[in-house]
Amino acid sequence: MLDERKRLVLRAIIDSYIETAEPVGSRTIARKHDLGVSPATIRNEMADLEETGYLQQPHVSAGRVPSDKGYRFYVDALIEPYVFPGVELRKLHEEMLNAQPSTERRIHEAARLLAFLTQSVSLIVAPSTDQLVFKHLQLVPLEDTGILVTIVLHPGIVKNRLIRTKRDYSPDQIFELSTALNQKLKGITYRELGPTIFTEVIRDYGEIGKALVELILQGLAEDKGEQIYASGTVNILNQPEFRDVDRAIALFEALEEKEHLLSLLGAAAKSSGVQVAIGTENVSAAMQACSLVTCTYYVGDDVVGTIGVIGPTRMDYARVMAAVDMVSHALSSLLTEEK
Amino acid sequence: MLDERKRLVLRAIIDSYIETAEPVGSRTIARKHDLGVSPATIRNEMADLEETGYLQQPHVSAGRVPSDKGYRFYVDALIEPYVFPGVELRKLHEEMLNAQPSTERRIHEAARLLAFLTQSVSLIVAPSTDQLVFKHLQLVPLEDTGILVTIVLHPGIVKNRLIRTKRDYSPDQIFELSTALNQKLKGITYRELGPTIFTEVIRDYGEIGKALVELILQGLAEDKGEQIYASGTVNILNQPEFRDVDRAIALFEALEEKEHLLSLLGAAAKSSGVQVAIGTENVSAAMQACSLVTCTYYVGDDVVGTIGVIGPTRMDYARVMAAVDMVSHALSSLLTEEK
DNA sequence: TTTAGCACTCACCATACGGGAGTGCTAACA
DNA sequence: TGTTAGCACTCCCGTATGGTGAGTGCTAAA
Repeated sequence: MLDERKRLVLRAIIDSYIETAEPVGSRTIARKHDLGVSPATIRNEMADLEETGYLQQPHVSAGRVPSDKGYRFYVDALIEPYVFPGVELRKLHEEMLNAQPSTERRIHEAARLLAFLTQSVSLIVAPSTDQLVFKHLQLVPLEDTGILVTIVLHPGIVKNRLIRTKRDYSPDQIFELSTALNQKLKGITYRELGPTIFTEVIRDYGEIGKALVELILQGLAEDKGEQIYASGTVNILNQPEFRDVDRAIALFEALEEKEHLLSLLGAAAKSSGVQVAIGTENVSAAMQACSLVTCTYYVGDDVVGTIGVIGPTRMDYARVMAAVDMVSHALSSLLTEEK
Repeated sequence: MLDERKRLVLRAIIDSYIETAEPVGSRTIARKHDLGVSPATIRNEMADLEETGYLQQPHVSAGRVPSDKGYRFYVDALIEPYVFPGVELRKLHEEMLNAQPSTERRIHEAARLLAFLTQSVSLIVAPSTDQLVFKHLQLVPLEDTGILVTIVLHPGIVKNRLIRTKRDYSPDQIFELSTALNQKLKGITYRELGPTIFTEVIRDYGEIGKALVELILQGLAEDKGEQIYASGTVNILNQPEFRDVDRAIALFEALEEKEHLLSLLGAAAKSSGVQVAIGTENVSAAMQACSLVTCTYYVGDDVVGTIGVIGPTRMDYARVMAAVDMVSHALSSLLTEEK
């Protein structure tokens, strides 16, 4: 394990590198942080740290740069908790609440806030429909052959689907079915609604019920998948590591691959608290130079989604972790309060 | 006016510059396009074209580059209609229809297709709620004090709003009001619904009606504004004129200013057909090096929105204009068919 | 174990220089 | 009068060159 002074040196180097994005030399450390030793001593420590894999040297006459292993140690053992000056949980909470009239928009707003706080790219996995609790289902017959299916899910999420039927149903039939379905579904999640529930409905409403229920199920299935949004993608270009346009393009393209991002964030969903994946800990090729900080959010006690931030491995971990933590808490309390 | 040969030279230069993004010299023109004259003659023509403002010279020993005036003449008088190989209106139409289950998503899909066809940034102004015709309004009482307002507008656009009331209304009251409001609103646009319509409702339903109607109106007002989406913004970075990251950032930021974009596209909405605004014809500072190609789209005979493409002034106008035209037609027919 | 001293490395910057693409001008030619 | 060949001139750009400075590793002394 690293002794006290090595830790101090490592932390000083990483702090400095995070701030300046320039390789850090022994002189700089000796000058800025008052360790009470000469540059030569620090050089020796740095050589040791390099040998044990915590630091790297871009070329022989440059300073040192943290390795992924170095960042890992920094995050696990050296980092000091960060407190955002003047930003409170309550404020965030209110900002989301006021800015936007619907739950979905508020989730987007959370992503926007997170991107703003971190000046990085934020990601947010929206609650996947199939683990939320039905609050209401309503079928509305329209004038033509259309039927509007409206579903309200627990934290105030509303989904609509226009479906077309070939057969002509009377408004009364539809309303009756609507009430029956609503009774069946209320209080359970999409995932729980097995075929048994519907066989009951079909038994009671015959062919008509069956045909409609099938259409509804089909409609629901189409957008029950998880959805992921990115916000603040432009911020990438302000990072010195992405001044090279080709690199930036590669990352932008990786961010378009929604499924891939989902699996990245999905990995984090299993653990609780703020998770950090550093550099090559991510499998994705375009993200080897990036780190990902994630945290799950809740409705009540149920995990319903994940938020995260992507930035260069040289990100301000303390700040980003604090931001992710805050926003996930604010979002959770917002969603939980929502009736 | 320009004589025939000057036109040929100008067109050759612009075509070449659009393709290569390099200043065009007299030799290149003489070699590629067989004008039957020597480079020296072309040089004379080029000098004339520069003097009359159609061309510019980055520096004395470079070739010529088109000026905004040159592009304008090119677009108005020289351009040849472009036909996309293997892309048909029908195909686009179907692609939008199949890809997405809701009208709003299909409009997004139109933007995506346009960005893909042009490899540029596409913009789309979604139909503003207040000029669309109400098809249905439904109030649904939820278990708690909430009421779900669902509105279906003519081309299949569905809006929801959860509102909370302090008073307790019985489900019957709400349904009754729902039916009454629906009767009043059906077939008219938001813009047309003056206070008179609601005074009738208020007269018939008293205080309860009044309070609810006010809440509904307020809810509607909040998202009646026009919305604008950009798609394919990453494509900017592939343009040689935006290899410079700072320029790219400036443009990205301009693209975030929704109101500003709206006013830009709004200007086009007054004329019919494909409109082109070249370089400094746009007032916006960050877009002086860009051109904007726009076209309105319809529901039936009513203009409901605008689509457009933003790219460097050195864009392939023929191709972009063709794409904008095609997509706007496909979108119009899609929305018009939608019952 | 720490530190001063020193030779060495190498990215970075400024300068210089030659090649090449392109121009404008002039004079001859149809 | 319009066209063209020839030519001198301009200026960007890529490459080579050398100096500077930041930073290192090693050695020897404290």
